[in-house]
Amino acid sequence: MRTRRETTRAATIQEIKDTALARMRSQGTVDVRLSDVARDMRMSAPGLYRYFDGREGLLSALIVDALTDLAERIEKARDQLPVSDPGGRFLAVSRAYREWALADRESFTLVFGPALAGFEKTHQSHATGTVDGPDKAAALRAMDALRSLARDADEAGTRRPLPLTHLPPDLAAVMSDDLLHGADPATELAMVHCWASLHGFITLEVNGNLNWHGPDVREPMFLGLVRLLIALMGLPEPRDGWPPGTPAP
Amino acid sequence: MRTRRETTRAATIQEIKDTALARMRSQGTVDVRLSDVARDMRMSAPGLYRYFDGREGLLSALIVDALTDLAERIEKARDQLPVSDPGGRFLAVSRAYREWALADRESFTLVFGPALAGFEKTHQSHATGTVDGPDKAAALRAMDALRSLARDADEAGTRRPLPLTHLPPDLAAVMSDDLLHGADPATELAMVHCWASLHGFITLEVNGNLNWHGPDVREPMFLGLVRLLIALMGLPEPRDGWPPGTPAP
DNA sequence: GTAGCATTGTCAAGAGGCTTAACTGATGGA
DNA sequence: TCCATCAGTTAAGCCTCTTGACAATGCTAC
Repeated sequence: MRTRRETTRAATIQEIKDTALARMRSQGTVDVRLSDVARDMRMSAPGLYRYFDGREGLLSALIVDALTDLAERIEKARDQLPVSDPGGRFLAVSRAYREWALADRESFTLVFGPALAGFEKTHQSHATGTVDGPDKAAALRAMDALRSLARDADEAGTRRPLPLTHLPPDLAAVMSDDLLHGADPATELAMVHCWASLHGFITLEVNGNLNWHGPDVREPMFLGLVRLLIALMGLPEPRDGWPPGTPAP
Repeated sequence: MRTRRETTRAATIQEIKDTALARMRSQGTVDVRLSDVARDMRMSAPGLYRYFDGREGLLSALIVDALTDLAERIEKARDQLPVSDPGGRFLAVSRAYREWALADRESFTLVFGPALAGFEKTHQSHATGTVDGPDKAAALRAMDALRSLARDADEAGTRRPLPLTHLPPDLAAVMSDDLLHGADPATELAMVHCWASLHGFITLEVNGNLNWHGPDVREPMFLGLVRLLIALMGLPEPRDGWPPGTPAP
């Protein structure tokens, strides 16, 4: 049971975060001024120090929130389809990632953008024990999600041999085993391709660099990209058919 | 003939830019303080205003420089191979892009990163007449480069039909003709894929998100990605063979 | 050679941001 | 009811960007 004080405190913390995000959204920049957040809340700037360790603390909290939200959405999207439909899962994860990024561009920039002024975007990574940034944590998580999809499909025997004619013959020799997490080099390469393509498309779109095509064009373009990546990974097509929602013939 | 004053002025301007870039490099952030640049040059901060219109003016100049440098490198790399070798040209352009980004990460971030605080990254675009940022100019330029490669190959008849089974059937209807620049929808889609994949890989690499593989692994990975994209575009393989430098069998 | 102008740079100062310290009023548990 | 804790304020220090006034230097034209 939370005391009344804890409740109001949590509410204030949330209000500060929301105000900061709203300000980022309105000014189109992720570099928000603490004093502006305070002003928007009709509060004095030093008051915020009761809740966050200054500007850096606030930004850090926003990044953690964003990362948690992203992970939750992706896992939720994935788990709505059975393990036996890895293609559908891949599609669902890809769309969840894109939709999160487009709906919350500021959070996307916070997590994946370059380091901000006066804010060292590094943390003690729980997983690896090394000093890492949240963007690296997110990248690791994304790769792990892809790896698990491939592994599930392999175990079920639904993954066709990869049509990778472009694998450098000496790649296996140069990749150290402990970084493959059990995947073979060709699969690992394919997964890096997937991650780079998805992330690249979404980054360009979030930054407005694909704006010469309207949203109703970028949507099928993205789906086309995903379909290609599914083929590249050797996953079966989504059960739902293609385009998504249309039952397969 | 430049007067002595013009010469020293140009030298000072260059020194300021170099100092700013060096500071970005050393502090790992693109958000440089004007006063720090001045301090590094043993100069007072207001003195910089004789050369640039404040912080924003300096950053703007750095972005323009970066954009010019990138375009020059890419064109130079492309023109070292004949038009009749579009695959080789694609590879050369891709490598030039990556090498520029890795060698000058700060400039890459300046051009493609999110908008900086207090710096509205928009300009009157010379080409389109609309208000655009330098990142969009760079994106447009990159797409144009890809388009020209495809067109050259088409004219020479060396481009094989695309293996695009993933083209949404209604995509053509939804794409307005004036945005295709003469390309068919399938080709346009393939080019967006290429651009997204290349840019995504390089963005992840520049931001250190692929660091679990060493540089000697990322290099062949990148080449593998390029090779796949060449196939996707339907371009012939580079004349030099594969891996690059190895004569084709 | 020198007078005069343009250029370069410094110092002083204002505005505004982040942050700490000291202080006041309110809350809520004992 | 008492009082420790919390929430929030003002004041102040330090830093930044930026402008304006002023000094020094260099160039140029007579």
